[in-house]
Amino acid sequence: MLKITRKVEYALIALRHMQQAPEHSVSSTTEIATQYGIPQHLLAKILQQMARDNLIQALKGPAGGYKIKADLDKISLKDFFEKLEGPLGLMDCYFNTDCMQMKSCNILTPIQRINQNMRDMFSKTTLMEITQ
Amino acid sequence: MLKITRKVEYALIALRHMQQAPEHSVSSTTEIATQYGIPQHLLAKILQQMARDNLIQALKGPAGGYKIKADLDKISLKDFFEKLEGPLGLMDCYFNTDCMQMKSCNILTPIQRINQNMRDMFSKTTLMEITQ
DNA sequence: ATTATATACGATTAAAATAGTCGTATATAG
DNA sequence: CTATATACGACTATTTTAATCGTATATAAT
Repeated sequence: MLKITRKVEYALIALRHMQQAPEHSVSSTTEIATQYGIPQHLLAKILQQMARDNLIQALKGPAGGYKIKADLDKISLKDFFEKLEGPLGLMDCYFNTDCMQMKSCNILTPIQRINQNMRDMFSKTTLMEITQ
Repeated sequence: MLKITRKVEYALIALRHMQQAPEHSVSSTTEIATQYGIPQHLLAKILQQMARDNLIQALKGPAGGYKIKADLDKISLKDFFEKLEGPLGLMDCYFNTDCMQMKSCNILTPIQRINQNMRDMFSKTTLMEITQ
């Protein structure tokens, strides 16, 4: 429990790779996948999603690839996680109210407090701190 | 991702239930399971594990059940999570070194830092803060 | 002693979440 | 035109988590 997914992991690896590549150069899916041993098609899907989210910019065609588009200093880990994986919470009831045990649950309030702590923690770290 | 398991959730609910029960009284699995809508056999296994971990004390036989044994003020959420679910880390490589990508991984150091932040956060909260 | 009720625990199955694959379409540099 | 790269939905596999089942053991009450 309390793990990040490989999707997020691969996304971070790719971001850091691009961040450290020469200015204005592009990195292709194949290049990143082979260098870090990531399944190529899986990485492709992740990069496509990041492009849709405007984190990176795609360049099609031969010698194409991706480069960083967003200002990584302005994006928190929390926002990044939520872009890729949806709402961030220790339990579903943080954002989904259809839990049958909602009214009988005796730990709702304390858990929400811990949950807020976690969200705050990931809000304080920027993507740049991971990739630079 | 970054969710706690139902196991931990049920354990917390049960702990809080016992914590708020009258002094010296015991709470049975059935009592807790029915009150909060938790599958009884599943809760039983969880309570048994907590008994083995000396968090609670078991009393067999009719009118038996469990009551709190440990000092909840002295147990951090991190320790509690690790008792129930094993090592706490955002990625397996925090405690398991057999990742094939270990040497090529470019985010190991930054992730370890975030990971430490998370562990620190859960170290600062005690079980008592959840159950009281 | 017997019975009813409760914990103990390993084995198994079910469900859900995550990870990975495949096929096909589209864009574009050379 | 062709080779190479992204785009994207559908599908399958794997892993993790959740839940169930069967049987054994302890003990209070009768």
